[in-house]
Amino acid sequence: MPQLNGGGGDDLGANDEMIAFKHEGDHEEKIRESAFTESDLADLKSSLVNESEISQNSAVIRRGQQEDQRIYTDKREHLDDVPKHQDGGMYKASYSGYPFLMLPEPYLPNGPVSPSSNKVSVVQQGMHPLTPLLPYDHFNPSPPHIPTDVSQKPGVHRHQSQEISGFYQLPQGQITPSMNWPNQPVYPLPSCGFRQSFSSGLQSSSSFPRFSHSLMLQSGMHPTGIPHPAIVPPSGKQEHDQFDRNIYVKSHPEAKREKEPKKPVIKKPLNAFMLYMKEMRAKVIAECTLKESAAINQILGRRWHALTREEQAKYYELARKERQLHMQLYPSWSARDNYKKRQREKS
DNA sequence: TTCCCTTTGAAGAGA
DNA sequence: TCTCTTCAAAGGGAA
Repeated sequence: MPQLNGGGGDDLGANDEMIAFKHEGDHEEKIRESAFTESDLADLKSSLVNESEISQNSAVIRRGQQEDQRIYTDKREHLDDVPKHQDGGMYKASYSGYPFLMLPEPYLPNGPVSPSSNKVSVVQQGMHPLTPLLPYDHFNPSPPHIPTDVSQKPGVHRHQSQEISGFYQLPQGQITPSMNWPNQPVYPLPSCGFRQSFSSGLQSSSSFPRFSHSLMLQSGMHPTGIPHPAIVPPSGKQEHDQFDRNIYVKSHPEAKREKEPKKPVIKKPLNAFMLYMKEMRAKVIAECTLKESAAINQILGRRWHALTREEQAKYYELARKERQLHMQLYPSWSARDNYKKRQREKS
């Protein structure tokens, strides 16, 4: 697995991920070989159902669990039939739905997309997973093919980081051969399954209201003026919409004065599972008609463990690159910063 | 309005 | 070094 070979001079968490990934893989193997027998799975489902019944709408959960169980069987059969190298089929579908790919209309190089149009389709054409962070450079007025160092931090030359530049400076529809974006068809599985086509869930943008451009814009602006998903207003997501409006609607000085006192918070880069959740959440919602995040996350957690090593490795690699870019953009940032903020807010 | 729930993983704090 | 805690996303639900 190339991204986990520890080579290439990339020492940003690669070892840890390797360990973690092996652990996940071992866990998965255990799941596959013993723990995930149908009876155990049924127990798991049952326990989850019970838990769900205690705390939330049980009817919906049960339906999801039953669906999951049914589809788990389908998936196992499917995995037996499909060669490993075709796992990318899922990936193609998965990342096409990555929320950060929903570029706001004014910033779409291919022209505006009407609200009723499928914004996902704009990025489904050979888009690489890490283009979620495309907005970093997408707001750069320079033509995409001209490397421009948008980072104002001394010593940080993002376009010189081959990996990063390859991912974050790609214009839409452009992909390097090294990325080897899989192009296999997605697996057709029924709803609430472990894997299935994204198309059904993402064809209607109205199904994902929070994935509209406001979601991408919630990230705020990097000090360089580059929007970044990790930057949010200090008061949290409750103000995201207002924050967006301040940036993109209010252009008069009064609006500027309103937001000036608010210092954006640089949030933690997403880990592999968070990236997976962010991508798959909408699909689970669409399939299972679930709305409660706690229940959705339970399903996603189980699906995460049901992923193959290769599938998980892609998310680990994405997360690693997220951290890498985050570190380059905010070299002085530490997760501790947000700890302190919370503590100060509480005190 | 704010916090909780629920998941996994990364990172920091403390023993 | 190990264990524990916090925070990332998400949005319904409870207080």
